[in-house]
Amino acid sequence: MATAKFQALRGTRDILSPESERQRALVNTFAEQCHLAGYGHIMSPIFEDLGVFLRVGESTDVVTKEMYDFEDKDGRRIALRPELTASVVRAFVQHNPPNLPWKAWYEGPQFRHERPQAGRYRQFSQVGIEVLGSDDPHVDVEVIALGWRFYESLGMQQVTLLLNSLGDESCRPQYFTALETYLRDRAADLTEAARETLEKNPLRVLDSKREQDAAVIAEAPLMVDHLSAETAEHFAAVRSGLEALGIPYEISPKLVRGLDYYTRTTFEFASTALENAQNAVGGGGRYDGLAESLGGKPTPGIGFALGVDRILLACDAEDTFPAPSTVPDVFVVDLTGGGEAVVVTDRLRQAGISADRGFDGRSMKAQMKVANRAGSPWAVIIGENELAEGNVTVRDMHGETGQTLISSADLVTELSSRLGR
RNA sequence: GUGGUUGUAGCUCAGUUCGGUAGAGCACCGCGUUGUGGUCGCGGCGGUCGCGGGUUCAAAUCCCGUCAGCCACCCCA
Repeated sequence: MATAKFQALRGTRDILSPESERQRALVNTFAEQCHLAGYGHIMSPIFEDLGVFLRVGESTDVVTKEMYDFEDKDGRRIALRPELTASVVRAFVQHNPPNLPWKAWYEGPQFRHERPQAGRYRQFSQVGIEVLGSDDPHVDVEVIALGWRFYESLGMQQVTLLLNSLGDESCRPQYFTALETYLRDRAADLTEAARETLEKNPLRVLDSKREQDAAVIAEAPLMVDHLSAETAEHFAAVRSGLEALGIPYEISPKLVRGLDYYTRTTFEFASTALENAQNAVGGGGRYDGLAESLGGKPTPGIGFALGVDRILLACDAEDTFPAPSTVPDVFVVDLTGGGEAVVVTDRLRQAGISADRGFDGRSMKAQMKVANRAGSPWAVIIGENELAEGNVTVRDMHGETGQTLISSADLVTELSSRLGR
């Protein structure tokens, strides 16, 4: 191995063609669906004041352990965004848009200092949407449905929608007390790790995958059994909306999610095609208090984020959504030194016909090999004879048509018709 | 952050047990007569064995460290 002096840092990677084209196609598909549903595109900064993310939750790993934060040259505390909801809500509060609900979609890289493994990177990419200014359960349904339909449009079939309600101020405090009391009573039966979690956020104890904690968790009181009348009604409306759309879901009473700002509706999309532990391909929920905590007016909000890298892994596992073709329409073989191909490829590209060519004055045989490898259906051959007569040879690389000599002036029209355009 | 596992040509891997200065397939390049790819045949390029240090007359093979991938936990997309 030619010893490379540098390599991409741990948890980061170069995404080369055609995988990069595939990722772009995924984002385009998502953008199209958002556009159809009336969402506008938001591009927010990749770094923000650290405080924006501290509001996300003092007890979360994302904030306490995993943040890429630093002091800039002006002495300000800066963080590379570990998620986008906080950024989008910050932008909402800052610009105070007049027409509510305000609906936005986004895509881009995010950063978390975690130990990487398949489907988990330190720089990863998400697409997502946020809706601010309405707590209508129909908004919840629209948001969840948009995610669900997106997976469908990629051809994914092995996705499970997990649904839960985390309640709100009207019922959550009472539930928290009940849960905490229960867990403290049973603390002796919990692992030490779980007891530590209990001190920080009792709710998250429910999320433990440790076998020793399973018995205690199985009997724990559940939020869904403690919802206030109003919250229960909201949750029921969300469910019936999903049923009206024929979107299957599973009530998952122990679905907690990692960010403290969630209230009421929470959900997660899990791929059953992924065998590793990182099977969550998307998640989201309501965050009715977040805008206020970032200095805005009390404004309800809901959104989701879908993991681009994990979705593509799941697509691999389901053998769907392949990378788009990068095959040029035409490959130009120039035997006269290469200068004529400069002119011909330029003409073709201006006419909207994708064209690649051989370089370095290689032999015809070598250029034909490259043309074959490129996979182009048509080759244009320019030899001394053609050049002298103002002609080019068009060769069928796949079919039985063989090759024909045409006037160079007719090349664009000839190829357009052969390509069916 | 914790524990485990792996790291040899562009790619997939053999060689590591019992130390003696590197192999295969694919890919790539060239040739198989005059300007023609895909099949086939022949030839060729390519690795200081992740990196650094140690033990040894001698290390891809043993020891230590480090970097990176993978797996589980943690957490999450």
